[in-house]
Amino acid sequence: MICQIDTNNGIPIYEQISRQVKFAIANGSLLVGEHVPSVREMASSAAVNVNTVARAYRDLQTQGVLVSIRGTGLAVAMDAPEKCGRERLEMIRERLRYIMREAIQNGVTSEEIHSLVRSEWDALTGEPPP
Amino acid sequence: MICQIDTNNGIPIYEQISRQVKFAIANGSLLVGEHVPSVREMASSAAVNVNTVARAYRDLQTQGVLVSIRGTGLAVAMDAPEKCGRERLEMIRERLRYIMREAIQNGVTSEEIHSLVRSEWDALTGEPPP
DNA sequence: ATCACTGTAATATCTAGATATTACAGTGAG
DNA sequence: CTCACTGTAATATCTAGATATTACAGTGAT
Repeated sequence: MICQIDTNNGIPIYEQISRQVKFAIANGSLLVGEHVPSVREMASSAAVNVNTVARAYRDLQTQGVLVSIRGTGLAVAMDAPEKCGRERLEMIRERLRYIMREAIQNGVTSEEIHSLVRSEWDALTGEPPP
Repeated sequence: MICQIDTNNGIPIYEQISRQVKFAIANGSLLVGEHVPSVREMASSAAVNVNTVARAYRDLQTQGVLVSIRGTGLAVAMDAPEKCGRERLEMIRERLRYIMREAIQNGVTSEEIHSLVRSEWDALTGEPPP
């Protein structure tokens, strides 16, 4: 579990961490009951302050994604995978909608959008989409 | 020329203003030689401080999008529309790529992405895409 | 010349986010 | 018990972004 942090994209670091933990859970990279990296370990590997990680973990506890096991750390909650999976899809959908709204307002056509999606997918996967 | 400002999305206000001016130029809402709203007018209509607008306008001058006409204000530069048009498409492409990269990393399939694009387009335009 | 408008700039103040540092209580292994 | 690890928290400090306020020089119309 290693977090990729981008300090220049305007998204708070604690939120990037929180999001990536959720994605890892939705992913199956983190299983139910499994311990998340300790605040110090995560802070070190992400080149970030301990308090910042603590803030992200505190948020994740509030949201019921992580549960505290006193003295040993934080573990993935029972219903976290389902919750994170839903949230992940919703987030992607929301951002897609945001971009497309902006595109439409600026006269980009349906054809252009689909062409962009196709070409970007192609570039990223190396395989043409069906 | 009215700017829609979202103070909670992490993007600096001066950047939102700068971007929306560029989009308006790419759009044809602002024509070459036309004056952009004065800093005070824009600040008032967007419920934002004068300095913030000034910062955006200063950036736009640096990028060659606006030119200063002393004593009267700022006007759209000759080559601004072409420049802004290219930039707009590039921005949409970049953000689309970013989202899709994240989606791919999380096991979202090509089919799901295209389905999302289709349904969101449909929801936004009220018309099914070709 | 006067007046109302331009952009620009300096100042001080506020906030959120992040950092560095230190400290403390709970836990499990030895 | 001791030690090394957990999370948590308080403190002070730094930064970017934004604000409020004031000021100044250039311009055009009257």
